[in-house]
Amino acid sequence: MEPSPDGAFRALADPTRRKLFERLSREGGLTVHGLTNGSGVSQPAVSKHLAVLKRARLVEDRREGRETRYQARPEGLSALVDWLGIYAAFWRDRFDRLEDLLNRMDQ
Amino acid sequence: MEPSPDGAFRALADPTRRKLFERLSREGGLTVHGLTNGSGVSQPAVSKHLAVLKRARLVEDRREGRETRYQARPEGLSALVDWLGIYAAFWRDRFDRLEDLLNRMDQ
DNA sequence: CTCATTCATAACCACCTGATTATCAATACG
DNA sequence: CGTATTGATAATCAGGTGGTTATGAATGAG
Repeated sequence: MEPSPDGAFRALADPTRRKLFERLSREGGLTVHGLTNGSGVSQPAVSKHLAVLKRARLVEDRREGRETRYQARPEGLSALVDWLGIYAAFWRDRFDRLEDLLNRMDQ
Repeated sequence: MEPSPDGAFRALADPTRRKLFERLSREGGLTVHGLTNGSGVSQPAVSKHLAVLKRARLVEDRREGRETRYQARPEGLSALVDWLGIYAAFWRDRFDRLEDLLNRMDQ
């Protein structure tokens, strides 16, 4: 039984939240303080966004002393991927082109 | 220049809206009246949701006499697909499994 | 012509959301 | 110890969002 994509859609609908997730995906584990820098919003706002992402299982956190380090959980996107798979069979071509690109980047 | 996935994410974050898009994807062109039946909300609500989906270029409409027929534009999902492609390289496996499934269904 | 149907829009409203500042517990540091 | 840093939470607020009913224009049917 696949989970509904609702949580992921909702969590990623907000641009600030999407940016946080993108940063965590690109830069790996970051603290709340680190994420706040350059986020354009206050630290409490970042904490709340992270809580939403965590509920949607798109990030996970672990305490390190007085810091909390967050990292992306790309598996959290799976409900989205499944949903898109059903409603966007057309994107096979697009995926193939991306696959090519990634392969070329690997070299 | 890839368009931002923002419009699509926002449009699809609402479950009623997502349901409308799903019905249009599965059942093809439907009128507002037809979509209202079984939607659980009033006709004006449906009209407004359709306007949002239209702005996000996820559906298109054409007048037919006094009716307006809507149909899904799966290409409107491309920004979403691109975004997922960047942040979910992991889902290659999942995609392959889906691909298999679709192939089997074709037969 | 008259009446019914379709659908978009306006006006309104309750609730949600994203932001802020203030605060506090926990931890690190001197 | 005392002080600074980190991050979650509470309180608050403005604005957005999703719903409703009322309405009217356009079209179709008799």
